[in-house]
Amino acid sequence: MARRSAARLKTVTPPEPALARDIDFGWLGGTVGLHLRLAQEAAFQAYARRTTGIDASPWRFAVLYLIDANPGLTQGDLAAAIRRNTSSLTPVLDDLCRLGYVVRERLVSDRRAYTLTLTPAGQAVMAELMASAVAHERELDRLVGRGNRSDLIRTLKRVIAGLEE
Amino acid sequence: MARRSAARLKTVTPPEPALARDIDFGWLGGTVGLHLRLAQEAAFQAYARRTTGIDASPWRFAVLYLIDANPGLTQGDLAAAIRRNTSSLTPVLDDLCRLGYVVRERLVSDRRAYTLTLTPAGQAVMAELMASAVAHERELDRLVGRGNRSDLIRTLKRVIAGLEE
DNA sequence: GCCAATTAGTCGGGAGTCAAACTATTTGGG
DNA sequence: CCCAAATAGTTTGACTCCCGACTAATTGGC
Repeated sequence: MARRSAARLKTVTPPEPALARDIDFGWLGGTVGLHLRLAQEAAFQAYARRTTGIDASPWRFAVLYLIDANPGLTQGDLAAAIRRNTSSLTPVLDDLCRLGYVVRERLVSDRRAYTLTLTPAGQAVMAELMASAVAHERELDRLVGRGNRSDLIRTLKRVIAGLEE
Repeated sequence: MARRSAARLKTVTPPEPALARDIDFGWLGGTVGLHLRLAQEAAFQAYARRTTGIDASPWRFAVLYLIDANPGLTQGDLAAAIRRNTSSLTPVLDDLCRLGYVVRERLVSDRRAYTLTLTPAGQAVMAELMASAVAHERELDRLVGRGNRSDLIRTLKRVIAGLEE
């Protein structure tokens, strides 16, 4: 934008991307479900914006973080922790291994399973992503309001546990 | 599956899915971001469970609901309202039109745009889904706790607005 | 009328998910 | 011991959802 035809200075239709003309959300506008989703998506995108160029996805950060915090855990345990199918994890771990951030090693006591550990390079990347994650979380804190933070998390935990199946 | 070798009757491995051995979530276990995501996914799946056989996705319900509440709105307006690219909306609307729930009609004042309205069949389906959505929301309410509901929504709105970009 | 801007819709690709089938390994009952 | 069942992980295929780039149609200022 900016410029283009010198004669027509303004009237460029200020970016104004849709702006969601005042729409009636009615009942929907008061639901927990809708706002949960919009907030989660907004948080997701804000995190991605913060980590441009590196790794991006919150799940990948979580994978690195959890391996670091629980060295030697197996893929099945990790998948259960992030509530994903083990087959969803395979390509992620393939990638992290290929990049040299994670090593898979057969468990001596059960050679069907792999233990996962971070390499020094993986720890370095994790630390870098951790900084973004902390900053991101600080921004969320600011928006949530310090006083509401623990209430919010407790409430969300109740929802998660209560809908579990 | 089922069957295959008549001799092996039971022993079908009772579902028993992983059970997530106690893992250390550390810092991650106290973040707003993680719990927002887990809660949203849990809510999504709970809604889908409730609407098996009909339509399922919360977004599709939202589309029907918003068209009903704002008859004549355009696809662009609708996409902006649910914060999606118009190209994400096209296949959904194709489907809803094909099913006879929604009609697209050219706007007389601007024949590039379509106005969207529900057919009687669409209103009937919407009403049916509405019942599920209300029940779903009631369950969320119960888990959130009546007293926390409006606080929670206000908090989520702050997050959504604050991360907007 | 003409043409630049706007809009709807298509196409292609990517990311992410799961279920089912498959391989390799371990376990436990006979 | 042996072999059938269970388990960890991988592969494959289908599906969903998203976006950016593109095409086609239309409008409105000049």
